[in-house]
Amino acid sequence: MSASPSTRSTIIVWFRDDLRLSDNPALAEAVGTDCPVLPVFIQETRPKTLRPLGGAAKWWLHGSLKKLGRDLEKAGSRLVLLDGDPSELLPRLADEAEAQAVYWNRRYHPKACAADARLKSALKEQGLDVQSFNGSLLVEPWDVQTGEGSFYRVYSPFARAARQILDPGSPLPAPKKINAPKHWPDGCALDDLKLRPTKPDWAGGLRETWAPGEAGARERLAAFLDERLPRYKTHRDSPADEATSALSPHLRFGEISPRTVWSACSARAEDTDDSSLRGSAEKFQSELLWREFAYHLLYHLPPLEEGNVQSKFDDFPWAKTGTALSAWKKGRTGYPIVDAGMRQLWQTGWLHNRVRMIVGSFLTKDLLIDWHVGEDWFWDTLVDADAANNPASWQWVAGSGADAAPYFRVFNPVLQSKKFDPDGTYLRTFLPELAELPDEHIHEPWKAPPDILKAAGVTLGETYPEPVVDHGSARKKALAAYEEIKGQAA
DNA sequence: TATATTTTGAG
DNA sequence: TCAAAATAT
Repeated sequence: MSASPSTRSTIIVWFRDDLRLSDNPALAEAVGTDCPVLPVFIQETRPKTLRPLGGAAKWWLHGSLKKLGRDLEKAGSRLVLLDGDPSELLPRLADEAEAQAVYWNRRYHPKACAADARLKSALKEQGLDVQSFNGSLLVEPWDVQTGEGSFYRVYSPFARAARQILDPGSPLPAPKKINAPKHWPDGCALDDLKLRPTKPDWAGGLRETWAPGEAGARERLAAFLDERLPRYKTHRDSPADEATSALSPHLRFGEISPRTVWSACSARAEDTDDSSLRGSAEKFQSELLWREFAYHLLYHLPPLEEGNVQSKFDDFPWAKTGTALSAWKKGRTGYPIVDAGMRQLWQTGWLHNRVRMIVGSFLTKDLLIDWHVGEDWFWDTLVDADAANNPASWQWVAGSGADAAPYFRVFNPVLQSKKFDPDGTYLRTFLPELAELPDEHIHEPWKAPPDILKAAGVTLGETYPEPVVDHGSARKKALAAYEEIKGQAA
């Protein structure tokens, strides 16, 4: 039996981390019924359910919601914005709109899952059809299991299993026309969500670097495939070479689906005889699987987010935070590769993955500061800060994670700098005060002869800091600290 | 996606 | 003598 659209009642599509029209399963399913569709985004003020967004992520969300609203308008629809608790707002909205159904794409944060499950049963009791979809992952956390029927704690076997069952299929097309409800409910204005920073100049570097929204995500993907993917495998670790996709914030907000990225990448690989391009595509896809692995861990291991996966790290003798921490945040540690990274983070809201590892190792091992402190800073400053990837990566660096680098893997910031930025191009981009130093001295200016420093206009302790710690002795202290917890069970 | 130190062995 | 390999953390 089919009724005409006008007699069918509305389906609410609740947008969360899926701010796109293309390949959006909840939206596609709703549009496919020919019913009126009511798209809604709710700024959730439930700190017990969701961690409040950091400053950079809020800036991004503002831009992304603006674009999503416009894209919906082009399809004859709108984005209704609400501010508050979804468990109160959605039942009320469903009543007012005389909706028959609520659809959404799933999320995987344990607290958010629980809240969504409670909301689902409440809405069902209200007589609504509630359906959830997979819009954010290639492999949902329960899709892969070890031979013993549990979840994976180690990346490689997880990735192997994921590749075996992975069948991304074709991305769903964006709906051209979305039926509007008879009446649009009141929502708030985007500016009422107060997502933009109060000091506008704070976001200058973000505006120059990024184009939030689905169109920006697609452009970034196209540019990646054409210009960066061919050299991805060989250049991905070099922060000056810009060979990485920089899709992370777009994936974080769901402006593009991992299925779209994965299948576009596969198409390039299948379309070529160039074995290095195929190798690059495979390597890049394995990085997408790290994202999947982080969500797998987040779902199955609640301590991922706030505790230590290896609980012996609860007793680790972390140092008190103080001036060294603020030097790290400001990019004034005296180690150029660390400082360049921390300034890239502050200026652009993003940091190259190699440099994330270097600054993370420096904070947790050279400064002996608890990884949670670094994770909080990243949460506030990264445009791609993500409930799964951010803590999983910090626990990996700190050595407290499920499949972590062993604690004794201490990065040497000078060796890393020389190896991955040999001619100092990356350093000079973010540390103009060192730009005139010759290549052989820019990685460790404290060792440069006085006349060379003078010629380059560098005065240590004034124009650029002396190192806040000596790496050699800091490394020994870190290994000694680790000895204190080493004997304990994981 | 580690590094420092020690050992080995060719020359 | 020194680079490569092995080893410890």
